[in-house]
Amino acid sequence: MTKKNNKRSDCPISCSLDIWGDKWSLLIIRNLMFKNMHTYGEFLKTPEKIATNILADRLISLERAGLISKEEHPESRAKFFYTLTQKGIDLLPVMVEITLWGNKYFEISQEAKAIVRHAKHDKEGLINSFSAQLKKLRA
Amino acid sequence: MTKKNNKRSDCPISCSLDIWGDKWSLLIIRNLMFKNMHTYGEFLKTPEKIATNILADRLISLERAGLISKEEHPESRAKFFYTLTQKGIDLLPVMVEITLWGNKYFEISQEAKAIVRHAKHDKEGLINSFSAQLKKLRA
DNA sequence: ATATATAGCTTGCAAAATGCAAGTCGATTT
DNA sequence: AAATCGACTTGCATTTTGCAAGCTATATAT
Repeated sequence: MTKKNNKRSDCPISCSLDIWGDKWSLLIIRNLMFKNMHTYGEFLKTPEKIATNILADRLISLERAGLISKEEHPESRAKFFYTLTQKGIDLLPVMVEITLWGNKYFEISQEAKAIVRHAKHDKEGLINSFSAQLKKLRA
Repeated sequence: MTKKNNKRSDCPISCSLDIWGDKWSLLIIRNLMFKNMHTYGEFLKTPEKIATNILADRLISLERAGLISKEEHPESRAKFFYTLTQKGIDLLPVMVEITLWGNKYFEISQEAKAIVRHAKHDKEGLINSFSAQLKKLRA
């Protein structure tokens, strides 16, 4: 299992990276935040192809860090339903800025460009609207 | 050496993480951005205690990715002077939002709290002022 | 009721990244 | 000329990642 949280310093950036500073954690957050994905199987099908053991590991670590929550699935007892906690939802501004930076320096998908357009036109509105949507999903 | 950039997908967040999605890259950016550090030796003295080989590796990878630039040191030929490129400076909004999120969920240093206060009061002003400062340093 | 499939993991093992200590090598400083 | 400084490089142990296969509890099809 990925190392427990020994904070490296009292810098907010360092503390943040201690939790989600790896190649996968923010992609899981992205799936929950922008792609309306909520299950292990959906996370697996993502084009980045996360390995099953890494996904299981990150889900536990994100839950322990309080960014996501694992609930019963409303439609089946065979699966679970993951959602963002408020702490996770609060990463919206970070995720939007990363998206804008990525848009500036990479060729990105049409789907992502839609979010970029919205963000450029009305960043606060975008954040408020996603924030409201995500809160509705919480148990 | 850390693996070359094979983009995992055309998602802006995934592409961004392919470049700086690890525990150290953004701390180097932070040192250049907010702490007025510009040399290998200064980066090493940071409280997070990066290992020498990892630091050397990340400096090369950040330079290859076009986020930082390695120049002659104005005062000595024994050392080098690292600065942020425009692409690196453009991470300012991301870094500020991470700082704000970190401030909300961790106990952080007084130094960081000063930036938080500035950001809460006038985010755009903060970004413009740091951006201008950092551009001045460029060769 | 029995077989097949789906969903969410777990395990074993190889490969890669990280971390630590020591060593190198070209400036500077003494 | 000797010692020091700054920026790495190297060797090696530990940790993390990635891949493939397997396992278990629903759920669906026959």
